[in-house]
Amino acid sequence: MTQAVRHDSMRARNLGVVLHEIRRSGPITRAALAEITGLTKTTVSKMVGDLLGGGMVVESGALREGERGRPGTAVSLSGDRVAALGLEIGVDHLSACVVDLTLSVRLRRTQAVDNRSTSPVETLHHLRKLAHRAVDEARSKGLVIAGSTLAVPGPVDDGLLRAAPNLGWRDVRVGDLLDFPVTVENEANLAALGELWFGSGHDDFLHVSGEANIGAGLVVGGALFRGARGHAGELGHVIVSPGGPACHCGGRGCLEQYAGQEALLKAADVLGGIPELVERLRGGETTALRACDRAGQALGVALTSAVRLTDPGAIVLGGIFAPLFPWIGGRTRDMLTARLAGTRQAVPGLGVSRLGGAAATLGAAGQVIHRIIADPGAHLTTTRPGTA
Amino acid sequence: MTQAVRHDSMRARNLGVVLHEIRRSGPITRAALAEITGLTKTTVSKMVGDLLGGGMVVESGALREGERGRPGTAVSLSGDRVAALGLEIGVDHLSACVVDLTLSVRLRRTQAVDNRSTSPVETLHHLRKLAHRAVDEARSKGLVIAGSTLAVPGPVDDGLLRAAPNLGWRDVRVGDLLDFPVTVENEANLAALGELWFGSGHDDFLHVSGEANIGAGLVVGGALFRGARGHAGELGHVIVSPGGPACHCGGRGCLEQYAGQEALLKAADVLGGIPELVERLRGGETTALRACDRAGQALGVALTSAVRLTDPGAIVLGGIFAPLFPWIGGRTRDMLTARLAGTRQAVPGLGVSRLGGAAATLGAAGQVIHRIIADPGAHLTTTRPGTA
DNA sequence: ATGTTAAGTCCAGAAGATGGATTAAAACGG
DNA sequence: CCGTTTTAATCCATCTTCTGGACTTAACAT
Repeated sequence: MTQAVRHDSMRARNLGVVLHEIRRSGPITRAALAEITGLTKTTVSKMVGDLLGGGMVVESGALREGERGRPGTAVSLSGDRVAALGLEIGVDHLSACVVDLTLSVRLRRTQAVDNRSTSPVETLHHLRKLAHRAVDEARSKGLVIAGSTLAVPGPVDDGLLRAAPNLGWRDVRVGDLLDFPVTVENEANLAALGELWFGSGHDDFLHVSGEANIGAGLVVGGALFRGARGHAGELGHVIVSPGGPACHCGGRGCLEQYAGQEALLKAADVLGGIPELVERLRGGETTALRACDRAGQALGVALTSAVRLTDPGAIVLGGIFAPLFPWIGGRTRDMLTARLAGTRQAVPGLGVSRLGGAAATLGAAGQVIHRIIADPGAHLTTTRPGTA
Repeated sequence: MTQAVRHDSMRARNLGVVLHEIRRSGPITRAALAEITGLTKTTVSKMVGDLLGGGMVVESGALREGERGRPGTAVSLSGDRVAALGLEIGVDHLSACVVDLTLSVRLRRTQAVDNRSTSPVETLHHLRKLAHRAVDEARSKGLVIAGSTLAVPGPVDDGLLRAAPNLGWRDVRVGDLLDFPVTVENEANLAALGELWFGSGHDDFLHVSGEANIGAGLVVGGALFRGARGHAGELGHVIVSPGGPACHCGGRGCLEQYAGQEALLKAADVLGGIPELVERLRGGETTALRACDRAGQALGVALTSAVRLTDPGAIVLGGIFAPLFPWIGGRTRDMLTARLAGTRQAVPGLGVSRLGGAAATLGAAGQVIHRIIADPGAHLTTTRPGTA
């Protein structure tokens, strides 16, 4: 429900509005901030003062544009103090990254671990060590880690990883196995948010994160759409052909049976991984090309349904679909264009994510930063209790 | 963007919070309101006073539950003053309804008009007369119409009806043809909202409004999901079978080709309308039964995809699917259950709307009421300018 | 030099929420 | 049956936060 605005929450909210605007509009003077937010110069000045004190923004010198009057001193986000830790448990790797308030990636560590063969306790032991190393290194750069988020390959309910079929995990309360507070979230969702904050700059798009299974994250107006129970975006089990091959989900003809990593490699008759498939595609091998054609068509059908239902502004392909795009994208785009042409609905652009495998980890760190920017007051009071 | 909270908007917002809570928690004392909203008793008292003055709530006598102390005087929404007008242009009818603040339907008028054969100007002339009669009648009951919304059978962009294929209309600025301010909105969306406010009481569901074309409205957390451009919910053109019959949208095998009104009647070999089809189904006619089987299966396939993508809490069938439910629902439910069984995703309940054809008109009026409750301050100042 | 313009700060004041004291109305208990 | 307890609602002084105009500062124009 909409919460009541108390006096202090009004301040917190406005502080967030100001900081958000500083982020959005780059170096900007207090006067311009006042104009944009609708607050008075007085109020903005006081808030900027607090943010300066908390090390969240810096004055970046006079800003003059040949105008007549006194030049304003611009303020912008500071990347020197506040930072966030993003973590990811993948099927065959662990990774961590540290991102500062300006969303600059300050450090990144990846470690190959085959998590299919290890228990949650063991995996999380490795992750803990990785995280500690990252935090120490960030600290040596003068950064303070304000929080962390962990990306996991499966649906999450309130901190509980419900099922990660590719890890063989079920109902693991992942956060409790670490010795620092962490938010746990679905990898597909975080990859979409990674694309939002570190990617092409769209505000409305459907991000397809084809890893071992095909997930999708829908971003509308800069916010993630989660559905009623948080399980939205299961693009992999959208039905492409109702009479198609049986799927482990109980259905038949799910997208995953045509364009999932496993199905694709099998159809292409490739025993290795995606890199080998790409190799063969480059070599023009017919079986491989035909498998990608089929996958591209199936993806087009599934995305057509997705567009009808969710009306995304654009479509961004990530995960395995990024390297395969040259051999898949054409079919997919043709399918979409043909099937959406007859209505007034605009055909969303189809593109590739440039983030590669880092999308989810970046999204995880970005989520922490995003929360701080939305409510800087909380961060100011928790980190500087004696300064009020 | 999140807007800055100025001093006056804080008051407006809290007034909305209080009124919302009065609506949600029925007759409730000021003390309980203070506890729930987190505001102080003083603040709540003052606000309730203003709302009483504006005729939006009434004191409904002492509320005593055998407790020890002084009994509180409960306040609840008043249905005696503020009301809203809901309008609808259908393919073969116009309708209007008046709903008061308590969401009680105070009056309803429907008029059969074949809008396929008339121009927008002509149709809206009829609608205007219908609306005026409704407003007059409401006024004679002491009600004040605070606003109106109009449901139209097609996608709307910012007041512009983009296309209504079943009316043969295109790019009509509907609101300008009436002599009172009106919000224009897609019929499928409003039907979903009608179901939300006047229906079964769910807060998360997908409402399927099968009229001439099949639309769907997704409600999540009590709010309508519109997608990036407001065209989400086109369930009728979700692909059921990629090689199926061609559809006017440019695709093949869209749901509408199996379960749309036209396709269904044709497959059942019925020349009349849905009532005749129901008649034949009751008589056990094989062609009709088989057509419904096929439609039910197709609907199940499309809904499976929709569930995967949007994770609705429940599914509510409205429009033509309500009367046909006994012959369609079983197949649809089987399909959903079978195809969702293998994952942890809960199977959403499948039910029928009890609102019949009135859903969209009710939703239209409800939207106005909902806005007033969210921001009663605006209404109080516009209707009682001298009382501040 | 002097005027003009705009940025940023200062300060009195208004709007609105807060918290404790007070009054009001019921139930309980001897 | 009357005092005690308990809770509701209001009153009032206070506090917080934003507001709006006055003031100071810094650059450019003439």
